[in-house]
Amino acid sequence: MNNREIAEIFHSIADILEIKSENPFRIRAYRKAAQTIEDLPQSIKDIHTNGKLSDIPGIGEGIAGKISELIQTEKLKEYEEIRKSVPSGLLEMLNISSVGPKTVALIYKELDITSVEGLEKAVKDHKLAKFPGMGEKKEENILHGIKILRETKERIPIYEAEVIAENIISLLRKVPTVQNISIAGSLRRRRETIGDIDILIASKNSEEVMNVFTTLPQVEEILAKGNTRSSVRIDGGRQVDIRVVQEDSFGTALHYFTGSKAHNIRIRELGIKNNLKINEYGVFKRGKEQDEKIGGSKEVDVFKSIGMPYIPPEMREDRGEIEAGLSGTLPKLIKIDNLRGDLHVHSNWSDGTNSIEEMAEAAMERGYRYIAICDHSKSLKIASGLDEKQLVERQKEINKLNNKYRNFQILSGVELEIHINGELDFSDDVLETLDVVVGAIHTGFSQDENVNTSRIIKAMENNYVDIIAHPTGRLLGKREGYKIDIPAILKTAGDTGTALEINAFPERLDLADIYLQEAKEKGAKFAINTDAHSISQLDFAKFGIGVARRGWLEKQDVINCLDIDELQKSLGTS
DNA sequence: GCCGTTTTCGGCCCGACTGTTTTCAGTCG
Repeated sequence: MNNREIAEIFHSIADILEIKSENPFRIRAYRKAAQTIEDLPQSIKDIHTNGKLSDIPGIGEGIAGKISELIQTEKLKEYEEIRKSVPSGLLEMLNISSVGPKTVALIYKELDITSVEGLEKAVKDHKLAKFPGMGEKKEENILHGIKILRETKERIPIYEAEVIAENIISLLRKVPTVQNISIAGSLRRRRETIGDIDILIASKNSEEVMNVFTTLPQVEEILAKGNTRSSVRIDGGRQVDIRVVQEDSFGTALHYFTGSKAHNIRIRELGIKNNLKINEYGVFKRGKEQDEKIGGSKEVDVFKSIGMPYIPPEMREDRGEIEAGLSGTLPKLIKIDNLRGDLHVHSNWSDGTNSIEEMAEAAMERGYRYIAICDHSKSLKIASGLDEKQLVERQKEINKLNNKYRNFQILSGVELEIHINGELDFSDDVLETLDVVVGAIHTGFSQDENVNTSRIIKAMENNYVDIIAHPTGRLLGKREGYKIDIPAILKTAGDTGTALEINAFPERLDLADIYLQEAKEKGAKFAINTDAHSISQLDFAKFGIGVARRGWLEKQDVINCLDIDELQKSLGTS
């Protein structure tokens, strides 16, 4: 049983307990544990083997025991039992907007309904309205919620969300009373996929902002409209929430609206311990008569009030950032401006759409000092991989261009196929002629874990392989990564000095944020590469930076923050 | 169910919007 499966069971337990109206804090404990397990870089099995389960924050004696039982018996007796009392269809109903645990409990108890389909039928037959708290409108909302549930894709890639958000922001910015506006929520935290899009606005006239927002051309439906908060569904089905506050609350509201929920709870708890109340309107010193506002316009007010420095949004997941803040050990996160070049792009020599010259000039426009052209190697025929002869020809073109440029260098590279047996597509003699070698797997995904792990490790042990591209091979929302022993790969990266790529292509974002700290501890270095197949895709670098920041990386962890001389020294090609 | 620089027991973030009510419960973020 792997991390995700165990996390899912705890999520289900939380859902069941909610329907049963159990202690909300007990429910919160299960959800927290589930989330923590989901985010763990190590296999929970290994942690269990080492007897360290209770060392994980949020996992105490009780849940640790349940994890042990799950690992040892693949089952959890307690779960099997409460599951019987609550049919699984009820859990699915919780996903219907406007249907929560109370409603589910009511329709199960009173109408013996156990599925979304059953609920739909009952609502259509108006069997619900007779119960207290229910009515015509509620029935309508449930039917609508069921329709939306069936239509909506779960989460969207970050770049899609960003386009939507920027578009809406540009329209809202035109409202004269808007003084400040910012993306918030998981998009601001740069999570790899986004559910709802959150936008915060400072304005003296919230009514005007709400009216403009709810009548934007892309709005399909108004879900809620109030003085400070409104929600809409836009075409494509996505939900967008905005909050409007006064400018002197913008900072604390931005902190609140950025989340994560777990981070906010921790921060507010610390506030209580310091005799403060922290909400979206400000930081308040608790007084006998009334509370005194001591901050609110700047986000840093929140952190300062509880004695810590500013924590960047990407770190706010309650994964240790609070402790690091209190102890003064927060990292100085990498920034996009730290990048000096891109070490994995394609040209029209293989499957890219632009010439080497065009890629180089686009890189210069973005302030880079170098770019590595890493066309595919010969066995990847579907992507027009280059053979040895073509490499020599391409080198001539690169030399010619390099003679032309000042303060910029094109590095000659390859995205090199790693065969199933770990052999490489080119011999060492050929690899020696290249500046950058990026090893990659594009075939044989279905091999078992040992095969995939050892093929990658073998490639890393080759002296000429500098970087491992998209190390786990996942495609977000489409394909899980290939089966590999990730801790072993991370360790080999540290041992051999082969950098791990953070592939910034929005569908990949691979290596994922949760592995970066662990890899860093093992001595690994990283390369943030776009894998661009056209000049516009060079802009994907920002998504790679988001991943790196979520993984607490600093600029010295990333080899393409080095100046060209240092980089070449580290690649062994100077 | 978790947790402890006041606690091993008694806390556990805080507020907005909707619908059904006539003061509030449920849902959501």
